[in-house]
Amino acid sequence: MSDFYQNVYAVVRLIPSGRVTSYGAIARYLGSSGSSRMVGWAMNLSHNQPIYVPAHRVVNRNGLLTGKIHFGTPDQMEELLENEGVHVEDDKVLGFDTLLWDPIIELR
DNA sequence: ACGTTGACCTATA
DNA sequence: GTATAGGCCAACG
Repeated sequence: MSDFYQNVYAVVRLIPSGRVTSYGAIARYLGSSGSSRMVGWAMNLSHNQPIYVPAHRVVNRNGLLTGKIHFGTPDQMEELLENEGVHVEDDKVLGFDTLLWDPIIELR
C-alpha cells in the first residue's frame, strides 16, 4: 500500500462520529490538491482494507452522497449516517456546513 | 499499450 | 443560478 492510501484511511478514521468531511478537504490535507479523485479511489479500495473505514462520513463538496451506490445497498450509507445523528434527505447531508470536519482546520 | 472511466474540484460562461 | 470544460491520476477492459 502506498502512503497516500494509508494517510487517507488514517484521516477518515479520525473523523468523529456525527461529523462529515469532503474528498477535496482530505486531498488538500494530504498535499494532493487537485487529485481529489484519488481519495474516492481509496474509498473504493477501503472495502478490501483489513481495518474498518467509515467511508460514509466522506461526501463530496456539495454534501451529496455520491458514493452511496458503492456500499452494499444504496441505503446503507444513509442508514449509517442517520444512525450517527447525521440527517440525510434526498441524498444530501442536512447542515453540511456545520457538520463539516475539515482536517486542515481540525488537525492543523 | 491505449483509451475510457470515475466515491471530485475549480474555473469560466 | 445552472452549464460546460478542463485537470487530476490510478485502475479496468
